Parts: sequence; structure tokens; C-alpha cells
Amino acid sequence: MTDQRNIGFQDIRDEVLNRIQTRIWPQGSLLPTELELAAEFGVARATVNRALRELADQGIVTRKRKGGTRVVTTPVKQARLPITVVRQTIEEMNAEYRYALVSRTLIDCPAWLQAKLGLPEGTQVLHLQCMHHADNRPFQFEERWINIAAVPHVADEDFLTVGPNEWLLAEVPFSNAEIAFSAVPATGQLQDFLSVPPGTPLFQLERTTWFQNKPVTFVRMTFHQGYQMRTTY
Amino acid sequence: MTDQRNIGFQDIRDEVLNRIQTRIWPQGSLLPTELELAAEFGVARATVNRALRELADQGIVTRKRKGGTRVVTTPVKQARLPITVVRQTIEEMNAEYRYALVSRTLIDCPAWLQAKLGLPEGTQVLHLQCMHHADNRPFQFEERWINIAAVPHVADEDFLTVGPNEWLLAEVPFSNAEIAFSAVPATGQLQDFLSVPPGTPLFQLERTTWFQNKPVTFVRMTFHQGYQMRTTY
DNA sequence: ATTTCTATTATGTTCAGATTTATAGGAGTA
DNA sequence: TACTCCTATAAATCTGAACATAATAGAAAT
Repeated sequence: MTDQRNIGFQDIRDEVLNRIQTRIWPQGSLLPTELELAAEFGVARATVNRALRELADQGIVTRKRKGGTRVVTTPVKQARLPITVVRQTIEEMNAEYRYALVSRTLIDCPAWLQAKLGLPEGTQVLHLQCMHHADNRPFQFEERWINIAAVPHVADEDFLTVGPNEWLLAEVPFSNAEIAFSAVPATGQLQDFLSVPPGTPLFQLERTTWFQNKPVTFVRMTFHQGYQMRTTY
Repeated sequence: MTDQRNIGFQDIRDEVLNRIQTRIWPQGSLLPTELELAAEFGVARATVNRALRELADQGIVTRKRKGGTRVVTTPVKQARLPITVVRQTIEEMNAEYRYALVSRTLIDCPAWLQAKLGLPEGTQVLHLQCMHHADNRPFQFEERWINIAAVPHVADEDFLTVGPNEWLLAEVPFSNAEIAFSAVPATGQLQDFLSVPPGTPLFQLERTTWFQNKPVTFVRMTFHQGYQMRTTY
């Protein structure tokens, strides 16, 4: 008995990727058909299909019925950046997490937010401001507006001990969101809460969240000076 | 004949997602086995497998051999942000793209870069600075270091008409990268090239690229004032 | 020359059956 | 109690087949 394992779809995926990287199959070229590859590697067509589909998901190749499988000419790789709750981010740094509610008010939806979320006039929203600390140093200032209609019993929650991010994640999980990253100057409250001189460049993340096509919340998260968001692809 | 199509893996994926969203299967709970679901929907087990695998890829459920399929407790959704070349970004805005080389010098690898990329001492790198304009307004300042050893004939390229980003994408496609986003103050050259007052908060993207585990390039891209990077998930 | 039909082709999806692999949980042991 | 060893289980994967679907090329008709 040899310990030679049978080749699987991952081996085929890797080998095909290798041939693309080494220009055996250059950009824009047509790959052999699934049937041909299945014959070459000695596997079923379904196995080749699985391998090529993964490469297609990664944007390495494009596939068309009848047209065959083609190496893309201009690879548009996608960076996948995991969006976690602040507490988790901080705890992964082996730092102590501390949360503090700054303000909590029930207000009429401001016009800009009404437009942004497409809410009817006169909608009530819960406006929250909170701070997240790591080892007693300011980490993130969070300003959030929640559509009461979308999450009725949010009005009963005081948010004194649990942050709105985590609360909403438990209440309305698996929602859709739109995110925008930018650099903003420290002004007004930001200077105070993040303990930085006015005008300091800060990394900011804005996110609008929907649950089943209904707007739930808009949040603006501003990070401490020098924060970097990292990912690989 | 009715026009009732057979149900496919997408229908099952959607139905399972729906049951998760409506808390029929709450967070942390164990889903029925593939065999049970296959029986319920009247399909083959492979079809259920395909549906559940997609949900697992999206981070909605976790799957373990023997352990079964479980709804995740803290959904860590991944934002997929497509990294394109600047020219494409600008052209998609229906703006006119213009590129200009600022400087191009062959230097000994500075110590900080040597450490960052894990290069041997005395390695030669090509140092480039360039500007990308949109409708004749500064859009992005790009500072880049390229490991000559990894891309030998980069030394023959003058980069007068084509940007290093696009050149490298054509030369070394399908590479791996590590990305970091941050907010930085406009200092030195940045003020001049991006036409902003000193200290202006600017959005910056740093990226280290490897090709088959060999470091290829490190780039620092600083965007014009007010730039937002957007995505959905 | 142009349109319309038709056969071909390669991928897309599904199926039923089978084997492999990781592992949760229990039984046995130190 | 804590540890190791077992075993049933559920997912992970592969197979070889079938049919579906979209895109294309070429033939036929206009």
C-alpha cells in the first residue's frame, strides 16, 4: 500500500491556478473543457466543475455556457474584510474592553437621515452616542441612529451595559449593510472623547444596515488616532 | 403540464436563510442533518450540501463533521471590497484619467522596507512616486517600492505612460496581498501633490504584495481629501 | 444580404450511491 | 478526577450518469 491520496478538487484547483500563474494558460486564453480536464486528471467532470467554480468565485476565471472557461484579462481581486464587533476586536488584542453610554435620546428623524434611509416623515429614531475603550484608552466613538419601527422593543433597552452594536447583532442578525470608509478631522465631541488635538486625522467607518429591505440603523464609528484596519487577499 | 420548476439548491439556500432570519432556527441552534433536509425538500443530499456550503461560505452557519450544521452565534459578516486599479475607479466616475510620473530611482532597500518584506541585505529596489488625476484634479498620490529580484525586467520600464499598478497587474497577476487602511495627516509632498493644507486628514491604503510567497512590492496610496471607499455586504 | 431555424457544444445543475475524514460523546483506564 | 481509546455519526468528497440551459455556428429560408 502506498500512502498516495487520490487527487481531489483542491489539487485540481491549485494546479489550474498554478498553470495560470506560470502563464501556461495566459490571461485571456481559453482553458480545456471540463471533460478534457477530467480526462487529464482522471476524475469525474463534477470534480473539475467544483474546482473551476471556486476559481470563478475568486474572480480568476470567467465561465460561460458553450463559451468555455477563460482566464480573466484584468483580475479584480476582492479583499474580504471581516466586520466584527468592537469588543471582539479589542479582546483579540488581549486588551481589556470597557463600554460607556454617553447619551441616549428619542428624537424625530433628522432630514438628512430620513433621506439617507428613505424613511417616511415624522419617524421616531433612537439616537445613541457611546465610547469603547481598550485598556482604559479611548478606542472608538460610536454615534448611532436606530429606526424604532424596524426594531420595536429597542425603546425598552437602556444600553447602559451592552453596546448597541452587540445588541442589534443579537436582535437583528444577518442583515445587509452598506459601508463607507474615510478619513475625517477630529472636531467637537471627537476631540474630547478620543483625547486628540483638534483636526487630528481619524479613521471613520459609516454603515447603513437593512433587514429584509427595511432600514434598521445608521452608525458612524470613529477610531482612535493611528488606527489601522487590516486584511489580506 | 404545470410550469412548476423543480426546486434547486438556491431555493433551499434561501429557505434555510429565511428560517434562520425568522428565528425558526435561532442563533447557536443545530440544523437538521443533510439527510433530513434532503428528505424534507425531496432532493438529493448533494443539493442540500451545496446550499448549506454557500451559507457556510457567507459565514451564516458553521459546519463540522459529526458536529452538524449550526447557526453562528455572532455573525461575522465579511465585506468584500473590490480592489481595482485607479484608472478604472476614475473612469467609472465618468471622469478623465490622467497619470504622471513624479520620480523613479533605483535604490538600496531601506531598512524598514527590508524588515517589512523580509528581504536580504543590500537588495536593490525601484522607488517610484506618481500622481493620478481625475478631471485634472489630484485624485491619488502613489508611492511604491518594487523588489527588482522578483520582477527582473521592471528595470527596463520607464513608467512614463503606464502606472506601476497597471504594469504590475499585467506582469504579475493573481498575487497575494496584505492591505491596511488608515487616516493620515497631509505632510511634506502630500500637501503639494494633493493640493491640501498641511495636516488635512487623508485616506491611505498600504498594500504589500507577494507572488508565490516572494515579496514583490509595497505601495502606499493616499487619496484626495474627502475620498470615501464604499462597499456593501 | 438578412433573418430564422436547428444542431451542437460546454457549462450548470441534479441525482443516487459510495467512500473518506473529523469528531462528539461514551466507555474504559490510570 | 483526568486521561486515553473507541465508535457511531455527520459532513466532505468523489463518481458516473443524466438532463437543463445558454450561446454559438451553420444551414435554410426569406
